[in-house]
Amino acid sequence: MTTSEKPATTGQPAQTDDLPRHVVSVDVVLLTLSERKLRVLLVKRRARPFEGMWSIPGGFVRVDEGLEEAARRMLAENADARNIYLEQLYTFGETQRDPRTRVITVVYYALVDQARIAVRTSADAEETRWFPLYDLPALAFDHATLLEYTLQRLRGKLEYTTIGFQLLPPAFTLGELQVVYEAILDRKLDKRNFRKKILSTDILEPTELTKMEGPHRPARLYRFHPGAAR
Amino acid sequence: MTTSEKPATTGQPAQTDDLPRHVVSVDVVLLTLSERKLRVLLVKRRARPFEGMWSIPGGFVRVDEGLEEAARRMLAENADARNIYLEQLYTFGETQRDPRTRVITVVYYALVDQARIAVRTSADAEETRWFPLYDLPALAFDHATLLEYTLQRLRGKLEYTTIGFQLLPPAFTLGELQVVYEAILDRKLDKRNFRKKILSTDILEPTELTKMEGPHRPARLYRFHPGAAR
DNA sequence: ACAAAAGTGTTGAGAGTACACCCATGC
DNA sequence: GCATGGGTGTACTCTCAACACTTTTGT
Repeated sequence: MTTSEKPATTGQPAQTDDLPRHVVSVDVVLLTLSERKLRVLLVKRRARPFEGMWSIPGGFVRVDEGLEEAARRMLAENADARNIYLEQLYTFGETQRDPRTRVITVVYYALVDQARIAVRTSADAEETRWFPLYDLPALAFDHATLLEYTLQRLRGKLEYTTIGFQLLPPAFTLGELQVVYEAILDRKLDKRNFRKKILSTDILEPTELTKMEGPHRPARLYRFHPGAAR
Repeated sequence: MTTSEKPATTGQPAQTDDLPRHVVSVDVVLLTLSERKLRVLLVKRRARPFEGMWSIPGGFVRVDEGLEEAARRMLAENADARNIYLEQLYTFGETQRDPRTRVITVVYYALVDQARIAVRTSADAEETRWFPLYDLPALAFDHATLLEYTLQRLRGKLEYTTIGFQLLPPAFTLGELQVVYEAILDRKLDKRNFRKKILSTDILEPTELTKMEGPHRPARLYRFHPGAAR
């Protein structure tokens, strides 16, 4: 349930132009995997507050724009890629978070195969770069907390969903999948146990292909099983 | 991380009065347990849209009010109770959800011991009542979906947190705790296995007291262990 | 005495963990 | 031929599920 239509509110009908109104922003934690490390996309702020500091990309939600739609716009402003996995994380709405004015921020996180994405530096950033998630610069606002929370969610979902696959291309080797799990959990896993567990779930099916790269035995490529629960 | 200060947004500084602004509401799913059943507090709408239908209590967030603060205000408007467990669930922000105007709704859920709460019918409700979660009337907006999602979250957290304790008084019997788990999971549990599992976690400590009610052996009262992880 | 919930152990199955060697390839 | 990741099985431990009878009380 990453997305939904849905409710609204009770309360007196009230003329809609009497209602209190808020500035709403969306931030997107974009994660990928390269060189065996989880990495997050950060932008160097050109504007105040926190000018010159690294932060998670985000922006204001437009009047006629859904939240997920806004999140995808943020993604598009900072990178080129289609059909990125995107999930809402949490909404921060304390009154004093932003020195300029009261802002409510809805945070999303996104996962993408590094081969499918090219970053771009948007107009309001001085620079845009991938940083290893376990080796970050100082971050604006409390974006560090936010990344911790993202990681927590990701680790939780890794166990009972197929979310980890979002960091890989459609066909991949079991070794590559293991690297994904190890990067997210930040610990080594036993190769035999990992394979046994993954294969026992029947969510993968072997292809006829193998991947040959480097001086070693070619690895079988697997793909996500077309009819898999979870 | 139910609460937090936190971030805001990137993007050009922009004059803050140029920024797009949104109506934001907060809905609160309030759950309790009585007569061995999970129950949710619903209000019969006096106003349009969905006039006369049952819905989850909610209201508009004020300009200088935090989101959790707003959620507690909604609680206070419909019931009397202090220190209720409250957690953010999800934010719905599609553009066409409310026929009146575009509304972004942040949904919270809350758990309370039935003995600690008295409901009240607020000014904009025709009636306010507890309904068994597994036996609901037709609901306004897509509040039915929302309750399903709440239940999903609750079931998930039940396994690895002590969230279930929020539905009980400070001291309770193992039988009462088992009723909580059975109500949330909607299935019978084995008494011996349940006790073994709960006691093996060391999150409970026995008190010197017992609870005597009804024609049967008195049950020992337990309380939440002062120094417990999770 | 009887009705009602409290309280208490053992067994079997399945899941998770630890652990070491041969295979196929590129250079 | 050697360096590199691919690929495979077994034994032990621990957790989870199934299952029935005695105890203490109120009426």
